[in-house]
Amino acid sequence: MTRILSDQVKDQIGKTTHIEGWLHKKRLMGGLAFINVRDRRGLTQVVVQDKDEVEKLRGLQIGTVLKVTGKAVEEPRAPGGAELHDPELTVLVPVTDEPPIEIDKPISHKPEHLDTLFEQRVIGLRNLQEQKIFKIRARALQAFRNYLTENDFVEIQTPKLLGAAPEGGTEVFKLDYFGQEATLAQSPQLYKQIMVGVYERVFEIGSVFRAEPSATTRHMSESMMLDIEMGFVNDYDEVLDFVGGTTMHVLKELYRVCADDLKSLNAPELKLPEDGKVPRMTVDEIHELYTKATKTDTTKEKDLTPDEEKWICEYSRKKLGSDLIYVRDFPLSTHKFYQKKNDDGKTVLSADLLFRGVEISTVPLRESNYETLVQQMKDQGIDPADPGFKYYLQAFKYGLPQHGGCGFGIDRFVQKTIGLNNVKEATLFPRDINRLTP
RNA sequence: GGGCCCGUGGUGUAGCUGGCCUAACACGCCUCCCUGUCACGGAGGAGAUCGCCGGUUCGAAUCCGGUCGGGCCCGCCA
Repeated sequence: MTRILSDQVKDQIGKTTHIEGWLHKKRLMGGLAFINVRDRRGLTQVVVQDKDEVEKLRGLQIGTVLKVTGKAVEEPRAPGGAELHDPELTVLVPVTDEPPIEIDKPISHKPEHLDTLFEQRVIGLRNLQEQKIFKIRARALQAFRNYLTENDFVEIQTPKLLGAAPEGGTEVFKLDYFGQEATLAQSPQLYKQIMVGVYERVFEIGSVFRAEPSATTRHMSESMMLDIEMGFVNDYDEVLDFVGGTTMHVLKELYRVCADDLKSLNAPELKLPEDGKVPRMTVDEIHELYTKATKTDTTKEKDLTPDEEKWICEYSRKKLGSDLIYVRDFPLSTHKFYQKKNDDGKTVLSADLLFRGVEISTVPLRESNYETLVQQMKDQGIDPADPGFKYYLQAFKYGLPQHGGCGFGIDRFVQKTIGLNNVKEATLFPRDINRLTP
């Protein structure tokens, strides 16, 4: 007799069958007991009448691993319309310690409870609501992979252990590498550009490490990025169109495939532009609108303030019917050496993709001309001969077409898709300035 | 790094203008009762020196200082 899963009980009516899983809940009512057994598909209700069988559970806690052999019975009063009767219970792994938190009802995600949420993550993730979050995350990654692969992108993996950070680098984690200093990659930026010279179109899903001491609801020291890079693009807009189109495709897919889970997690209704094009506004336009609307002058800010990001997203949802909006044409003061400058000499050809209040992606066109790139490095105090850059530059010296792409924050994307308050809630085992375990 | 806030059984809270606190309530746990529960119900019980250190006071969960831990916002953010 092979093991069946919780959602198959209803297909076994009248037959004796067996399930295996974790004791999820017990309700003892004298001569009758109901227990719920959890497996990878969900819960099965088991009705136990035999006192000796009920007695087997004495002293055993939620989490006990059980095998239950019983008769599948159609029962409208049971969740799912079917349940197991006259069971024989076998305790596969007894659990006698009381769980540190209760998992049979939704776990609090209030900010003041997040520490408990993460401290008890090992057990808490068994909660059905928590499971939904990470199933949605898995679906999102699957949807990105499928879409990009269908569009002729090759998935790559680049090293996360890098040499010492060159001058001009930002905060990185340093570690000992057989006696020399190494750093953890805070972006696959240079490698994915190199790989454009090989496959034209590449993407990578992987961890990045940031050592900035940020303590906010949108930062972690380790996060999951989707990096996309595509060669032979005609212009900036082509890159924006592709990344915007990919994001909309994945969102639609998620809202279709995970409709029930998103609903039960109270995810916001999805609003995407009817013409299939993510709306675009310049940084200056947003500063002006925001300053006018809130009487707070931001026209001297180079980037959008966090409050502006929230504000323009609300504006976009209400006025433009879109949960996604591009903020484009950043001032030169934000320029990174590998980004292409606009011909007007005032802005950078880079846009931020905002989603429900936060930046989820930066989408620039790259500088692909070797001489210009070397000059831009020098302008920013970077030595092109540094080992950290010399190999990168080879890709340009030996032919790299005009290209662009994005770094796309998966954690934030999942967070905002579901409507969670903190990016860490969308991460299995978050890492931040105060947390390195579990 | 700056500002503001929080810290009470396993979990979530009340108490916190000092003494009725010998610390209360809900969930969970243990014992007993209960044959259709699904936040089951009922009776009883165990479990906290109130983050830690020091101070003020006749007296501190409560006031003060320090310290540790946590949260939120800002800054930072290839």
